[in-house]
Amino acid sequence: MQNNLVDQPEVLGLRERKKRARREALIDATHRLVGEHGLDAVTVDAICEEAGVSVRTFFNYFETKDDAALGHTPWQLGSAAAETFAAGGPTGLLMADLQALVVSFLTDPPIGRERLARAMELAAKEPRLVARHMAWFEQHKGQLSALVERRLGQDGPHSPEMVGSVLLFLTHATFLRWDAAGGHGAADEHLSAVVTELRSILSD
Amino acid sequence: MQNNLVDQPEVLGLRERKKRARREALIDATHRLVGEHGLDAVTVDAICEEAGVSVRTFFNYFETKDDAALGHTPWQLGSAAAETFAAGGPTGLLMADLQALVVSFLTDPPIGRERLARAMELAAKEPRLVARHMAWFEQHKGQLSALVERRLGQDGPHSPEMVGSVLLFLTHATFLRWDAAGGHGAADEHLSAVVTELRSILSD
DNA sequence: TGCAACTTTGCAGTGAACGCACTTTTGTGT
DNA sequence: ACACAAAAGTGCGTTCACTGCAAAGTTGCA
Repeated sequence: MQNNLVDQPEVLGLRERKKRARREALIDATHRLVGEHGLDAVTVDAICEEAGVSVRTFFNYFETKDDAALGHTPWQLGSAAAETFAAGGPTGLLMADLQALVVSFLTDPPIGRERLARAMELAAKEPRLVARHMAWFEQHKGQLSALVERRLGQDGPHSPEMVGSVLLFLTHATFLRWDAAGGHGAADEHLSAVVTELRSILSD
Repeated sequence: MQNNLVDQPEVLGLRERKKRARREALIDATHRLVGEHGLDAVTVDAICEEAGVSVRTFFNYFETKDDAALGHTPWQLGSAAAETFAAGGPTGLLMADLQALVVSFLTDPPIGRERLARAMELAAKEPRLVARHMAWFEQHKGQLSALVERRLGQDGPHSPEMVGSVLLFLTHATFLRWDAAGGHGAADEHLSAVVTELRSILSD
């Protein structure tokens, strides 16, 4: 149940390895400096100096400074879990399968748990980052809707956009709950709690 | 059921009227130019020239250029509907009262329906605006959580953050549905449809 | 080894956004 | 009608995020 891109070779070429190393170096440099001085007091120049890279290169990797702090990586929906979902699995029940998908997102994030945790730590202190993160979510809603549409068809009982939004909502809410618990506990337990509470609110 | 600030006098002073006129002039100028040339091709300078105002003044009104396009206005939760909600009304049933609150938000938006519609029209073509709009929502989640907490207390069965998130979700989803329908139909009907579909998805 | 594809980098430029000090406008009390 | 305080508008200078372009360096492959 891994969340990687499709067709990923077992061993990466030098080029690809260097790219990843640089991206991580930039993220780590950003985390170090921002953690110490705050987001606004750190310039892109400073980050690049810390990471030993030119400014121009920085912007080859990240669209914005904030993206580096969040570790936002160009993302394509393409995990095995997504394919399973589109094909109608794993259980065949929509809600259960949505939950499986959410768990797969959270269990295997694109930048690793530690970096993710550090990014969220910063985001808690820098509201702008939360906003940017929501924006990033929003940009990928189209992909989620498309995925849902592959599963349900256009003639399904639910609108793909709505289901996509729910998917996003559950992911975000679960993540917040997990983070509020200090990063402890399994993703699927937090998700279950979220779903239960959501149902309860809606039926009050 | 109006969505105004508390303590708003019946007749506004010259100062306040001018301020509103300027803000609206800036929004309208932004809409005109952006509608014609696109968001990135329009500079703040150009907007200010169109509106007959200095650039520095522009930034006294809006934090960013994008905010002007969206008509984002400094916002304080303070409508009569919000007070009613906090006090446990109007029906006493949580979900019904949440819906009443959403309807009050959508029925009486801070910048008027036409401008709101134009802003959304632009946002449909400029993804960045959608992102910024989400960010704006996010910034006000704290206020919503606080409102919910006033109603439920900390010892209630639901976490205020969760209920606040639901409130936001419903508002946003209803708005999208309303917009997709070309701005036709009553807010509460769209909201009901959204709630119904949400319940249906969750119980699948 | 050499060529093609990809990456990095420097440079110069654009334009958003802010701090500050100064002028103009508005509200108010006399 | 006038003066004075508070608020709003404005010009200037600065910082810095971000971009396009073309040159130089790296890597993959035959």
